Amino acid sequence: MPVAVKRKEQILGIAGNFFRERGYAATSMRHIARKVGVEPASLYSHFKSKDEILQYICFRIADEFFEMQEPILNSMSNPVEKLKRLVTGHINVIIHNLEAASVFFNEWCYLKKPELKKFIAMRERYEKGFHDVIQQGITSGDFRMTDTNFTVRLLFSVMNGVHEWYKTSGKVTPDEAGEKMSEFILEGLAIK
Amino acid sequence: MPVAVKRKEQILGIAGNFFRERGYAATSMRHIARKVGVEPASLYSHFKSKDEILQYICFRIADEFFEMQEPILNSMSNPVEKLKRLVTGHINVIIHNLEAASVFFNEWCYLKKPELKKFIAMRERYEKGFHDVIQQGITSGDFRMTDTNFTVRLLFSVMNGVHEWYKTSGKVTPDEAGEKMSEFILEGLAIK
DNA sequence: TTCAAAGCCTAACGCTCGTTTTGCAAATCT
DNA sequence: AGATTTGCAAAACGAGCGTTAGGCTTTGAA
Repeated sequence: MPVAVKRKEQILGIAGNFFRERGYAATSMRHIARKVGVEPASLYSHFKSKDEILQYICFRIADEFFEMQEPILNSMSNPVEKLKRLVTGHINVIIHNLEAASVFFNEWCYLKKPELKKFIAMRERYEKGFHDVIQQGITSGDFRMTDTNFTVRLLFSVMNGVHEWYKTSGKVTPDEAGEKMSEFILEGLAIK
Repeated sequence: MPVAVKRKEQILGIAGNFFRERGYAATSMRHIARKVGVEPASLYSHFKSKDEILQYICFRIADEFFEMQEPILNSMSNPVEKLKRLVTGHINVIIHNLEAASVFFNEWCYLKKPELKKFIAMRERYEKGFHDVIQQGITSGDFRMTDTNFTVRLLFSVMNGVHEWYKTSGKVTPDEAGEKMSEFILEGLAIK
């Protein structure tokens, strides 16, 4: 049993790598198998299909996002503080799962029917958490901007972009990146 | 001749659509041909390969980005004004070529060796334009932030995200979007 | 020690892929 | 009007795809 778990993790790791680098559609089971050091058919001892591998990667990191978000939403912080913590938390999840995050953001669309619907619903629920905080901040007069949806879009664009350019080898730690990103989002670029 | 040009454009349009919706790797020449209303082999009267279709889409919109950027960089505006115009210009190009932009941002990596290198070099040159303006703004004391590279990354994340959520059916015009995005980038979210 | 399960392999299935060859008909040019 | 290029189709190529069936070997529990 522990052997199987290890192998399963190994497959997920290698598949995630490929999915990020070449994309889901351009990655074949034979590619994955060769890198794992196993025959293609053997992968089916661990996963029912190529699609199931994608499911594991996508939904596992989704769980991490929710586990990070929940306590913050339920806390008593003000909108500014909440947003700061959400931003830092969000990009921390991304940075600590760079490959899975890339797959989560770019390859989710290859999920098949039932799981695809589930995925989209989940993502909307997660985004609603941010939406509500932004809304609170606007209502309370802490935040500029009037169009909440527009603002949420911008917010996610800034945050989610991180998986494309963050290098683990770089000198910016995840928390520093979160700090600076929060500053950018809240204070902007210009000095008044 | 004019017949061929029309067909060529039609193919580019349909291919762009597919590449955006399903991705380059998951789109086959047969898919494209069927939608065009032609046999797969006939596509090769207009393009040497599937890869060449991708090249057309990617490099054509690249030209638009440069044509927009050049006069702004050569102008005598201050950094703040330059950045505003660059942001508005950039997202205008995206919004007016939503499909091509999606391919440009997400499918460029499927370009093959010589064009891939050319593409990357081009993109770096384009990004350097933004980099220089940010640098000027920091030097002149107009901009906050100390890490120019980091700032450029955030900037592009905000701007490039637009192709994923902008709906042409929406009520926000391209120029309004540019305006509001510039405000977000420069002033941030929080009211001091 | 027995025995079922887990993990893997060989072989193959039906299918789709990008692309080429060849030829024909219509449009274009001289 | 004749010559030539253009646009398209029919047919096929070799290759790679996801996946399955069946059997062998090792492993871990009783």
